[in-house]
Amino acid sequence: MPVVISSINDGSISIYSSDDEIGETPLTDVLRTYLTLDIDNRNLFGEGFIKQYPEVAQLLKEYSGLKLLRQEPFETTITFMCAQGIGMTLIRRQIALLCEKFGSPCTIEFRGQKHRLYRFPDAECLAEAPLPLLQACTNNNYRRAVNIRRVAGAAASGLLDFGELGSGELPLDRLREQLCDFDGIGPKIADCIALFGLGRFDAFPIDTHVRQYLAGWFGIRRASDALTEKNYLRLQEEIRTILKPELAGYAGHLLFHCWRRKVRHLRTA
DNA sequence: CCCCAGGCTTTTC
DNA sequence: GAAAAGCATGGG
Repeated sequence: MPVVISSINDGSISIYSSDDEIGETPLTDVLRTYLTLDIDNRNLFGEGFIKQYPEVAQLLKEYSGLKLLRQEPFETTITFMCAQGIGMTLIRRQIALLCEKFGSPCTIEFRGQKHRLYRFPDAECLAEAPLPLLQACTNNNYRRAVNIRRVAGAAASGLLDFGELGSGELPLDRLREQLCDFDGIGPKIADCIALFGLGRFDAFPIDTHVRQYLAGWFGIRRASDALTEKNYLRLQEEIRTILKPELAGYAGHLLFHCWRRKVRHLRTA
């Protein structure tokens, strides 16, 4: 999949075309893929869902245009490795620092003003990153820096092959197993990589917010229990009886944002 | 000083 | 095997 885009900040997205990267693929096709325009948002929730949870469906109307992106797998992997037991503000700070310290710079002009931006670093660069500098980008978390460097090395050497993982031929559980082989990647982050980076819209990551709406909206009792591996899998089973299994993760993304903003009143999207 | 944040790893049963 | 405890770091 050709990826020529990026730079997502606070809900806005900047798009740059680069002919040598696009090749013969028309830009419209690239955007269609990246923005998942092939997914019809009107088809995410079935009639049964709307009938059974009318109040949730009402809240969701505001989010009917929210798209989940097919993001670049390596970038997705590293960014979600930065997102464990930590708030959104700090997650964004880490990503910004990683880009500034290790990404290649580029300057764009927008409405007469020049902006200095940094691309997300490639695997080779992060694999060779000096540990103290990398740690400074990962919220001073030494372990996270080590884990990220190791994953970057695997991606650079081909030991971790996103082309293979993203081919769509691996069953979801096998895919998760391979990702979880790396320190710093557990079930939740593996599901996030599958969902956001590998286009596996059936993957349904369960984090603290998802647990809250599983309990609050759908009355799932087990969502309040400890999130052991068994319970995690059981909750995934359960949500697949409520959401369309093949689109559970995509639909969950809308539920996630809707819960955070409409119920929790959190400012950060 | 408490609890929380888009969990994971190690220890213990 | 699976559940409980430990872990790391900054913000509110």
